[in-house]
This record gives sequence, structure tokens and C-alpha cells, in this order.
Amino acid sequence: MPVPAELPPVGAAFLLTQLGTHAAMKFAERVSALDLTPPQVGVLRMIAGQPGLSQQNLAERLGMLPSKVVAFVDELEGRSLVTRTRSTRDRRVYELTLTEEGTELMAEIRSVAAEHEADFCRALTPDEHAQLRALLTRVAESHDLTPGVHPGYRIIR
Amino acid sequence: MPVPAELPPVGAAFLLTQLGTHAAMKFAERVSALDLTPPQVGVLRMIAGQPGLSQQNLAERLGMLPSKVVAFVDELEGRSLVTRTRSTRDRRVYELTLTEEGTELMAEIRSVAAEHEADFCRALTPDEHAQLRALLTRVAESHDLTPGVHPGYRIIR
DNA sequence: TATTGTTATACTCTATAACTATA
DNA sequence: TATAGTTATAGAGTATAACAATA
Repeated sequence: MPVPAELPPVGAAFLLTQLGTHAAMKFAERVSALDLTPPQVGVLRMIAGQPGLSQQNLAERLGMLPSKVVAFVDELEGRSLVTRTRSTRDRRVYELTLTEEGTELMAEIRSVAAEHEADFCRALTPDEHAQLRALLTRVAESHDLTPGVHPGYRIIR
Repeated sequence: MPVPAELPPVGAAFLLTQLGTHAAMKFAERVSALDLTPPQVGVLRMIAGQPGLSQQNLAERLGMLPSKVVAFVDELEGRSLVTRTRSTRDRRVYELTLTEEGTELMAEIRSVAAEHEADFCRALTPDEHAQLRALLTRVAESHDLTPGVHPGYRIIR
């Protein structure tokens, strides 16, 4: 029986890929308790941060296809979390805003995200946690990542 | 026009998700120069580390569906990177090994992975790079992640 | 009867592009 | 003519379960 060869040492980039996927899966589990998926959370967060933006704007900022935005907004509007309001300036565009219910849900999302953060980094001391955040922020900046936007929404060609 | 509300502070867990996806995309770009996808690299790495393992074993270790393994091995065998050998002990199983060509390709993969690692962490000093790796390793261990196995291969139910 | 590898099928997901209404 | 939003469709990808060979 052949002896297993040694696997190459694991680098930071691979650990990031592995942990990032794991973190995304755990976050998906948590927000599923609110009957939401991570992309829906992304949409709600963007509308919360830029109230009144159009579906085109939303698509562009999240790197989503406009046709996909329609489906998301349909769903969220049907659940009374988001409203479409015809713009008075240009009647082709809808201005998106959170309803009161949507705003309340955003508060719950923030609470869930805080729990997720604390649990995910539970192995670290507060100091180490801050160090990690600082190092990751530097790396993210060096790669020009848009703060708060998951690159998975992006259109890959 | 409404003033944009402030976005909540970005935590380490979200940075990990964001950076992890970005790292995976960059790695995919790099290995595409070798005409490989990241899951194919995962399969090759596993066979390199455990020569002679069966397709069932491979599926189990990578968390892949056995029917998917068939397609991967078909492709890699067709490219003369991997060989299927009937086990003499149990003629139902195939023993998977890398060909000489496959072994050479693995060396190139390791070289590409090293470049990827260096480029991805280029914003950090060697000390910081080591710190980051140490912190990520601790977090990964605290979540019982299998070293070297991407959780994206896993079956989600 | 159980297990390995394989194949076929049904299902989901998603990108593309056609369509409407407004400009 | 160009753009915002919508819808329909075709293509890719994938999980499930049926199947053949061997145990």
C-alpha cells in the first residue's frame, strides 16, 4: 500500500478561500432564519444605504444583471420589505426604498451579522480579532475591493 | 435627494467572504493558463496526496457526488493526466494515480499557487504575512475545516 | 443483498436578447 | 434613437435515481 505523499503547505490565499466559503455558508444558515438569502441581504443593505436608487443603479453597484434585480425586487416587494415608486422626473425609473418593515428587518440583519462575526472569530482574543480585521482590510484595499459588496454578485465573463 | 445613510462597519467575517471569493477568482484565472479549473486542481491534488485511492474515496474526501467524480476523471484521463487501474483485490474499484505528465503538471500547479500566494499578499510585510497565516489557521482549526479541502466541493443539503 | 462505477433524466439556475413604456 | 424595466427562452450545470458489474 503506497504511503501518502506530503501535501504542500497551505498558504494564506487558500486559507482565505476556504474560510471565506465557510463563513458565507454559516452566514447563509443564520439569515435563513429570517427567511433571507445572502444576495437578498446584499440588496436590502444597498437600498438601506442608498435609498431612492433605481434598479439599474442597484444592478450596476452590485454587479448583478438587471433582469435578476427584477426578480429580487419582485420578491422583496411582495413581502412588503421594499417599495417601488415611479420617479416624477423620469417615469421610466423606479425609486427603491425600504418599508418600515424592511427597516426593522435590516436591524435584525445587523444583529445576526454581529452574532456571526463574534462566533466566527471566537478562537481569537479581542486584540487578535482587531489585528485580523486590520490585515484583511489592507489586503482588500490592495486589491481594490468595493467595501461591503460581495464579488460573487459580479458578472463573470 | 436623500443623503446616503452610513453603511455598518465591515467585520472580519464579511472581509473573509469577500476576499475568499476574490482569491478564488484570481486563482481560477491563473490555473486557467494550465487549462484547469479549481475543482480539477483539487482532484489532482487529492490523487497526488493519496495515490491509488478509489473514486468513492475521492468523492467522500472532497465531498463531491460520485457521479461528478466520474466526469472529472473521464476528462483528466482523456488528457493523460490520471490513470484508472482495476484493483486486483476488488474488481469493482478503480485505483487512481497521476501519470508522469500529471505529476509534472502538479509541479506547475504548485508554482502557480506560490505566485498566487505572493501576489495576493503583496500588501503585507513578511512578518504580517506570517501573522495573517497564523491567525487564519487558528480560525480554520476552531471551525474544524479539513486542511487543503475547499468546502465548496461539499454537498449542501 | 450491498457496493463501485456509470449513465440518463429531470430540475434548477442564469445569461441573452426580445419587448414595452417612456424619454 | 436610447434607456429603464420586464419577460421569455435557450443553454448550462447538477442532483437524483436507475443500471451493470462485481462482491
